[in-house]
Amino acid sequence: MPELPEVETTVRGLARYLDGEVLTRVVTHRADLRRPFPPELAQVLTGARVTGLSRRAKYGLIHVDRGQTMVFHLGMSGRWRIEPDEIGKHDHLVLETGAGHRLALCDPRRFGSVDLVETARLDDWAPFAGLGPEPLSPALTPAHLAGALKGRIAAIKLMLLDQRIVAGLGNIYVCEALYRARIHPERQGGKVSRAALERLVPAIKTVLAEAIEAGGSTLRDYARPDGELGYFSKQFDVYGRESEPCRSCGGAVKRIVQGGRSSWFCPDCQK
DNA sequence: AGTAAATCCTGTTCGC
DNA sequence: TGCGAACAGGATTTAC
Repeated sequence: MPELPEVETTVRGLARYLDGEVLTRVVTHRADLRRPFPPELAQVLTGARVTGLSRRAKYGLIHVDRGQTMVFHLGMSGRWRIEPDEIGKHDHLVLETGAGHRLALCDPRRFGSVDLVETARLDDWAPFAGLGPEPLSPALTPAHLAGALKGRIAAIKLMLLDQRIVAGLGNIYVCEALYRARIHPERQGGKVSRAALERLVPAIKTVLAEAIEAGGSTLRDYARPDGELGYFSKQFDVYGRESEPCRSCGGAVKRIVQGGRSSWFCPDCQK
């Protein structure tokens, strides 16, 4: 499940193969993922030089020297494969570089997306226009969250998944951050105390930073030996640990469903 | 306006 | 052993 740290790790890994390189071949093996591929994708990218890569929320950005940026989203099963031995049925987009590298965007469930956006207008691009602050930037503060949550009755867990409030958090790291901040996932957004928000903001930043660090260290150069980018092992405190002991109090971690997806938390530590 | 639910996908896991 | 149900879940749309 690629969330912000996995996308960041993927982008850093891709940069080693793409930054400064010319794209010599761009091939799509189907017409769409979640959305249609841009019809002009291959034409615009072929022969272009990559001028840099970056990330916004859970989107990866590949900037080229024609004033265009290829924006990809990994959905929930997307990954880039470096030098794949063979192109499989889920390798929907394949890039080749002047240095002779081949990269494949593989996405079995096809929840991902690929778009082409004018670089100068990225901030105005509809999917980006309404995004909240980057969680690792100074713009994410307790005051920002207090303003966004004020008067809201929706559960804090669901509000943190809202990309308009904070951009880039997904189910895993919301569960982990709420655990660290000792906030119950079902607490109404507007009823989270200022003191709790003061714990939550650093909890979000550290849990993400640690995950990025884990990706960089466990993957070594951000790629697994088999060439897959973006997935790494990380020890979680609560995510996926139903009935297992809380690392703080020893009580059983509980799983509930909110908004149709699982939340894990410690009912004793999180209030 | 805010909230909740449905939708899209397929590979994996689980229960009977 | 085999089959179907449940599950994973981000972003978007629809409904209330």
